[in-house]
Amino acid sequence: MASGNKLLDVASVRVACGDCSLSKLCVPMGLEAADMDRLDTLMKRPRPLRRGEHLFRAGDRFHSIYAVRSGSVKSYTPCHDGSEQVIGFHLPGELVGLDAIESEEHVCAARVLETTSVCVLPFDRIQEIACEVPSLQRQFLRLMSKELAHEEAMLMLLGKASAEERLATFLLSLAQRFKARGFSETEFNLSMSRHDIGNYLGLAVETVSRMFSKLQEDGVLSVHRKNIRIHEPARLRSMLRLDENRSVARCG
Amino acid sequence: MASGNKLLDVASVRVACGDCSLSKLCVPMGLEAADMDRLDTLMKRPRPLRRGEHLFRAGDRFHSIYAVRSGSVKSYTPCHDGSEQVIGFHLPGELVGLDAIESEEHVCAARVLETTSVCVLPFDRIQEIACEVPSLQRQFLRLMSKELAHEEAMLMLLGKASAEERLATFLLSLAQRFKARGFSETEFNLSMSRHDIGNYLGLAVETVSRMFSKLQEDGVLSVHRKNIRIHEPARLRSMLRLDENRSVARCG
DNA sequence: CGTACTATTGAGCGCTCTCAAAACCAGTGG
DNA sequence: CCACTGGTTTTGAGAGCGCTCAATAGTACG
Repeated sequence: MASGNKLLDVASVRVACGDCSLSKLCVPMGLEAADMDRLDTLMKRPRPLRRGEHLFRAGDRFHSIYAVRSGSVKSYTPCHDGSEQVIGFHLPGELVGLDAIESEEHVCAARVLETTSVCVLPFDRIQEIACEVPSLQRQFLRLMSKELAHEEAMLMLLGKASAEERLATFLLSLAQRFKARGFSETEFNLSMSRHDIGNYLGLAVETVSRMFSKLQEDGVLSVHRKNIRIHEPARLRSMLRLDENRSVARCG
Repeated sequence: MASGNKLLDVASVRVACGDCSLSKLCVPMGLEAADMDRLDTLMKRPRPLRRGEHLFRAGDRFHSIYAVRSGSVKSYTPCHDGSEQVIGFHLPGELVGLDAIESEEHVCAARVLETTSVCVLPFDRIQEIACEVPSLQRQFLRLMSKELAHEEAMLMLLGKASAEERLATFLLSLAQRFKARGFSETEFNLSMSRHDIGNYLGLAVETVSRMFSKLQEDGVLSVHRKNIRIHEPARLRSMLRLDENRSVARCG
C-alpha cells in the first residue's frame, strides 16, 4: 500500500480550485474575505486552449503559475532527441509550473490534452501580496511541499513497482482526484493517450495496453478506448501492495 | 544528455551552506548583514550524529529543516513490509526535510550515513523572520522549486534510463556536488552502500556491482570498495545521452 | 581468528521491451 | 455511403536486460 496510498493521499489533498477563484485556493488557510478579493483581482483568465496548445514550453521565461479550471494538462520535459518524459497530468483544481520558480525559466513544458481553461497567476504579484498575507506564502510552501511528497511517491513507483502496480496506482490516483472534484470515481474518460500513460509510468505503450487487457480479463474493470469503468476498486487497491516476493532493498 | 545534465545542474546549484551559517544560505539573495545575524541566532547545532542515527523518522512531527554541515544523510520512506525506498542523499550544504512542510509530519525518514553534523532550522522561526525578510521567503520557494526540478530529473532517469545510464548519472551528480564544495570531482568515497545505491536508482544490488565492474573493465573508472576514481569523465558523460536505439515515447 | 556483513561473480529465468502486423477509429473527400 | 488515410490501440512472437537465487570473496570488528 505504501507507494500507492501515498500517491493517492497526495492527489486527494491537492487544493481544489474549482471555479478558479483564488479564494478557493486559500480557503484551507482561513484567509480574510478582503484578502481573497485582492487575490482574485490579479488573475487573468485567458480564452480556453484547444487540444495541443501549450501553456508554456521548456525554456520559456517563468512569469506565472497556472491553475487548471477545466480540462486537463500534461507537463513533460523534452529530451535532446525529440522524445519526452511526461512528468505529470493536471486536472481541474491543480497547479502547473511550480518547478520553474528557482531557475526563473520553465524546465518542463505544459500542453493541454483537451479543450482546457486555466487561470494565470502572475508570480511576482503573488509574491507581493504574499508579503502582506503570510498565510498565502505559507500556503505556497505547502503546495510545493505537497508536490515534493507526490514526486517522491512517483520515485518509489518507478523504482520498484511492476507494470500492473504502476497502472493500478495510476488509475486509483485518477479515480481519487475525479472523486475529489465531484465526478464518478468508478467511471471516467482518460484524456491522455496510451503513449502518454506509458511514458509517465515508465512503460512501453504495448505494456500499458496489455495491462489494461489483463485487468479487463480479470474482471477488475472494463476499458473501451478512453473510457474506464472500475468494477472492483478493492482488488485494484490490493494490487498496490508491493509484491512481497519481489526483492526490495532492505534497510541499509 | 537530457536527464543527466538536468540532474547535474540541479545538484550543482544547490545552495552551499558550508560552515552551516544561514548567512551562506542567504548570500545568493543579497540579505543585509543584520538580517543574516538574526538568522544565525535561531539555529541549533546539536552534537554530531553517528552512523545510523536518525535526524527524524517517518511520521515524526515536523518542526525543523536540517542543513548538512559535514558528513552525509540518506532520506528514505519506509514501506509497509519493512523495506524502504531511498529518496536521496544529502551532502554538506544541502537541506533535508523540505517535503514535510505540507503535512506537518515527515513523510520520509533521514538517517546519517557516517558521522555527520547538521544545523537545525526551526521552521516556525524561519517563517516569522521570513515575513520580515521577503527575500528569505523567496529563497525558500526557490529551494523547493529546485528540489522539484531535481526529482523530475530523477523521474526521467527511473522511467527511461538503463542501468549503466543510471549509475553514470549518479556518479556524475556526486562528482559535481563534491566539486562544488571544493573536493575532488574525480576521486571520492561513497558513504552509502551498494544496497542504498541500487535502491535509489531502482536497481538490484548485484546490478549495481556489475555496472561498477563493467565501468572498471572499460577503463572509465576504478573502484575499490567505497573508493571511486573517475579516469574518463567524458566517457561517463557520454553515457548519459539516452541510447537512441531504445524506444522512448514520442511526443503525444 | 571467527563471525557477520557487504560486495562480487555466475547461472538461469521472467518481465518488459522490441519488432511486426492487424484491428480499430476519426476525419476527408469522392 | 464508402473508400482512403493517418493515427491510435491491441495483440502476437521473440529477445534482452535486469532480477533472483546461490555461492564465493573481501572487509570490519570483536
